[in-house]
Amino acid sequence: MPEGPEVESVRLELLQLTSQKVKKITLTPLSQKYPKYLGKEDEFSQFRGQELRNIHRFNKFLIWEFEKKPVILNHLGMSGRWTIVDTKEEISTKTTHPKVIVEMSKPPYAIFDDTRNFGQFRIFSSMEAVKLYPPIKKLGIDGLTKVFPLQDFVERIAEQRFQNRQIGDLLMDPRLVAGIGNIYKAEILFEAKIHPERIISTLTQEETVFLGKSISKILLKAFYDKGSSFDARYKLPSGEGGQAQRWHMVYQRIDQPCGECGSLIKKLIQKNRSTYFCPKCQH
DNA sequence: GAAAGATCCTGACAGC
DNA sequence: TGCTGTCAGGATCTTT
Repeated sequence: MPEGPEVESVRLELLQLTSQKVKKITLTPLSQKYPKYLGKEDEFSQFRGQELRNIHRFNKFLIWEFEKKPVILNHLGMSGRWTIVDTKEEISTKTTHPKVIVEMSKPPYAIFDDTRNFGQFRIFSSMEAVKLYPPIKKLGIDGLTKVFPLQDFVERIAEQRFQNRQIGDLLMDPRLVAGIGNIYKAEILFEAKIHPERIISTLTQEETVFLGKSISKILLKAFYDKGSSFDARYKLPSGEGGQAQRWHMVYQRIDQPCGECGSLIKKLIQKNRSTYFCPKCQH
């Protein structure tokens, strides 16, 4: 499942496409019935001949920037995956639900494969327009920043609007910290030794600071391991998988012994999402 | 405006 | 073997 570290790892591999000109961007017939794939053939034709300048990441969104104004917003959803192939023939053998085909002036091709159709691929008039898009405009701190702004985090989490939230729920809210999904939420709370149902207003200053440090530590560690691959669903464009799942302490480890105290890992449902935790280590 | 809950969607897996 | 039900989860929409 692509969270911040996975999306950033994908972005770095896709950067190999930059400095090339676009030959063609095609939304396949498979994408047509899903409203988050917006744009007709003639709209994507405006990118022909344009150089791909950069690919940015805001939270889990990828923004493709070209030499002229329109940009493309892309979200991997829960099963979206970019695959780099050298020949058109490989599209059918290496993908199962291809939604978008990006052809550059020379191979390789980049194919966006989205099994569960939660992904997004649409045109925005400009980078400024993307920054005004509410899910991006309202983003909080980027959790993958190399020097995590701890003081900013402490001030933000103290805002009145967050005080009655449960920490397991709030960590998934990108208005506080962007880039955290369900997997790393559980790992961050284990690292910080905080129970997922703790109410924000009950956190001590010391716990809040340690939580901020834990967010940064877990997200960067996951990024350096290129994310978590539990199965074939998350892979990098090169086909390589991530390695972060090797050090998970609680996620999907229900009824297995805690690596620190030996107690059995428990699961609870919070806002319709599974949360894993150690009942002894986390308070 | 904020919070909570529902919805989208398909593949994997468990249970019968 | 084959069918049915459950689960997974990020963003977004609807309801409260």
